[in-house]
Amino acid sequence: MRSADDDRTTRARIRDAAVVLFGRDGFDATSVRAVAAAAGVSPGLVIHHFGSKDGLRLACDRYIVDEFIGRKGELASGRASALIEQWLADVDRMTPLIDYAARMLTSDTPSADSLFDALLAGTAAMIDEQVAAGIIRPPIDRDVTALYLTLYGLVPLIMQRQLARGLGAERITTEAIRRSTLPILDLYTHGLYADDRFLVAAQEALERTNGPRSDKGENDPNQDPDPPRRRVS
Amino acid sequence: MRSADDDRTTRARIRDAAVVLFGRDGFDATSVRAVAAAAGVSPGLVIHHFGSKDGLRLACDRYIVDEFIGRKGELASGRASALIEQWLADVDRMTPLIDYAARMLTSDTPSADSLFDALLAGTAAMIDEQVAAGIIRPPIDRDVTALYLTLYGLVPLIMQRQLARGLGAERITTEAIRRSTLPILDLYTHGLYADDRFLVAAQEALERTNGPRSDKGENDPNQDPDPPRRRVS
DNA sequence: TCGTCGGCTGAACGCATGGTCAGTATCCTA
DNA sequence: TAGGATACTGACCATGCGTTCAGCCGACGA
Repeated sequence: MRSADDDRTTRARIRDAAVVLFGRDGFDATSVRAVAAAAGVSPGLVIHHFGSKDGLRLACDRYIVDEFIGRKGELASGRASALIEQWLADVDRMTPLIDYAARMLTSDTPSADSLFDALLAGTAAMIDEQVAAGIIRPPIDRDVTALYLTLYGLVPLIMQRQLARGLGAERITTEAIRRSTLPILDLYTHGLYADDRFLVAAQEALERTNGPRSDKGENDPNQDPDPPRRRVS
Repeated sequence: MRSADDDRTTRARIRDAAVVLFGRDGFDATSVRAVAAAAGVSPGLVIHHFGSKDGLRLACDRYIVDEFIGRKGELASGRASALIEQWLADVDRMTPLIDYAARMLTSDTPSADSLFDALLAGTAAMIDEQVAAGIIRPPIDRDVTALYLTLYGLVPLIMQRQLARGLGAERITTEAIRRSTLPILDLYTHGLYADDRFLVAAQEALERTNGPRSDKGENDPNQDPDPPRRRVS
């Protein structure tokens, strides 16, 4: 039902309702009729405005991408996990967008790819800045580091449920974030391991299977790049 | 179509076909008819064996959970990311299971919770062992650390597509893992930051909003249940 | 040689879905 | 004020879905 002071376009209201429902229940589980009802319009009008249910999805995708990397460009230029701050600052408005984005990012669509690429580029830029500023150690492989930092930063969005459960909360709250802050910063500051034995072992293992450039290719598909985990000698 | 030397139960063949299709296309996007066709049986038989499509899903969930934490208990007792090794060792067999598990873990079902809890328990146990062995530094908050390590370990499963894309591959390959090894081990060994300024700043910020017990306004529902932490230098 | 019982088939059913369309109301322009 | 475009409705359609069911088939105990 349209509230009196709702001055959004009908199109925008439909799109917003769709974002909420797609984000909450998923695309497949949400019918055009449900979106129409939530927006207070007839099912036919949804198709009239967006051509098809897929057209509606595309419009939602574009909207989300714009919201995340368009106006809020400054957000994407920081760490991906900086999203969290914005998130908590305006929960009611952000939650549907976050939920939608989380579903989107695990959905194998071009929209997902472009959103992820934008976030990745932001993370990479942030790394460069902070390396130049002496805040971050020069990484071994900048692109791979940026990739994993982006992925790790997105974990709280995509694995919201398990993260909240693990922190003993119903959903991600300020308190949950508080409790996460120090352990994560500790990991990012001192690492996890007590010494570099694994790192050195991996380095040697990689050089062993790689160094001679013996065209290791297919001959040895099972070579293990990881260091031996057991036996700390 | 059933191959001549396929000695699995019909029930098992249906379940295996379902795991493949559910994992590849998702539960909603997979019809009972498609599962039946893939298993070489009639749609009616699927219902006959599993009661309903949801019953089939449940059977698949149970099967996956068993495969991951039942027989392969030793696997779950290592780091969650140790799955990767198994994964690459037997790609054809593991891929459908991995895909299914990845969908499952992001699906808000009790099955997802129990699988995640098992993986989490395994990670926590691993941390305890390796801390006792002096391999891992004693964590600030063991449970939270275990939680994030588990989540981070699952990233390669859940974000398979973006990870592969970021590494310039079609899918996760041995080569992609190789390229990831050192940057990740470097993060886990030396951390990301050049010094502990962020960690200290966060520590102070947390103490500032927490220590004085200042009863900020609304009887403070957000008070921190965590014990005040030891200063990390 | 029966009888029956579980595995199995495939046509059929009821239903919800995405999409169409003829028609009405509302607005904008001239 | 006329007229054309646009917003919007709701009945309708075809399709594909999950599920049902009457009945077939081969195995097996009596």
